[in-house]
Amino acid sequence: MRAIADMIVTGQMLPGEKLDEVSLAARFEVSRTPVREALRELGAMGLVDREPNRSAVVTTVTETYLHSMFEAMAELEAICARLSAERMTVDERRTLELEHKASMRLVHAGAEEEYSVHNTEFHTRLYRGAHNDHILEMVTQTRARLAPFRRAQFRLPGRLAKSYEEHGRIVMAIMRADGIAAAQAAYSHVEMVSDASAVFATTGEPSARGT
Amino acid sequence: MRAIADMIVTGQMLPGEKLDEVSLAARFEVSRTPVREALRELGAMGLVDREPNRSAVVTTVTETYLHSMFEAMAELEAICARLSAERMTVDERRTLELEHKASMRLVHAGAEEEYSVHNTEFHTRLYRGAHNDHILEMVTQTRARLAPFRRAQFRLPGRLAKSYEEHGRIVMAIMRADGIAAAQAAYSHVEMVSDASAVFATTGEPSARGT
DNA sequence: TGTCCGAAAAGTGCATGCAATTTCATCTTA
DNA sequence: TAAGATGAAATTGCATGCACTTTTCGGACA
Repeated sequence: MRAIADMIVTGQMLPGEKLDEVSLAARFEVSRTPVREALRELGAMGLVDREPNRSAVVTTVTETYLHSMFEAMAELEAICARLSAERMTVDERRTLELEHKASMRLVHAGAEEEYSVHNTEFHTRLYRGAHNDHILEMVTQTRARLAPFRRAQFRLPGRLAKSYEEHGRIVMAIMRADGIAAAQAAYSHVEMVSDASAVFATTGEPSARGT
Repeated sequence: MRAIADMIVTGQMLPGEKLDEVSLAARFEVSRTPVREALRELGAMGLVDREPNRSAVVTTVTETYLHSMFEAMAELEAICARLSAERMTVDERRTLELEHKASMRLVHAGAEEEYSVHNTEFHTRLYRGAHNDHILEMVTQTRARLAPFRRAQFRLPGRLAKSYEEHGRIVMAIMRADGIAAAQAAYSHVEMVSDASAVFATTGEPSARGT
């Protein structure tokens, strides 16, 4: 299950590609049963589309739906940032700031991979800081579905430094418990990522990439 | 699958209750396989909790998690109201207002059931008016998970009129394209529903209700 | 009497087989 | 040549069986 999800999220499977049960079963050397169950789960998560008596296909994200996900992401991150500014404990605030400052090293070194890991942690800290488990779930799931479209964002020249600067704005707002400012900073940060990712979201029509 | 989901959403299955595959299979006169797959799906949707080699159980919603869902609901509805104020077409606005005014009749008649249907439609219109499919999905799913806790909200005396009045505030803000006001009105509306529902959310410890 | 241990019962995880549906290639016909 | 019909191959949906894990219940022992 995790393995199939990863194949989709990491982009090894392209949108529109068929996921037939026997091939997957052979691939992972299990029977069809666990594969079927995994596909059901992925269907419920929105990663694959399923229709009765039809093979599951990797969900084709239309341009407009992709846009709606990025917009939703921006709204959710804004909420998390606002609530974090209002609710984070002293410990959470301190850690957020420390980790942020520590990441400056990665920016100077141009360590894209490592910064990407740090970036994920940074955002996760924001989600947790909101102290709302349901929002945490929604934002996590949305993030997972956006992952394939955001993969190479830090390859764009100057993106690392820009990201760091935007994170800084969010951190500052949270430190002074300014929810409004934190929300605004987070919203525009995601907008930037959205724009940066749009460059890579030129996957064309899914049918053209089919098996 | 739908049948099992309904049993949970309509409250025939209480939180913490075990859903063992053989019983369910016998109940619906199918084999374990489709039951298993349905349970996986419900698990992904958050309606049941699953652990390896353990029976699925109806998700126990803790007090704090329930609160987090209502808070998330308020945030989501606020977003939808704001976006609706900004984006609804003339037609959508007109329909929203007309349907709202038509529902006054139900309030005066004290038609709880009918008003409940109207209420669902009203909110759905708001979700659609935001013109964002992903937010629509999230809010729909959250609403489904809250359904068991909101069932009897209109039984509280005076709740119908209050709901109508709050809807009116949202409609007015949307008609003048005032996103901020619409968001505020929607947020406090859901807060009211949350309070009203809290009365019914006294389901006690789940283990006490087990099979 | 209470606790610990072990065996039986119950339940889940997965493999396999068969029926039903879809898909695809080939042949027919206008 | 193109469109439609037809049958075989491929694929999904579901049932069943077996291995392994968890749970339960009875008895031994302190």
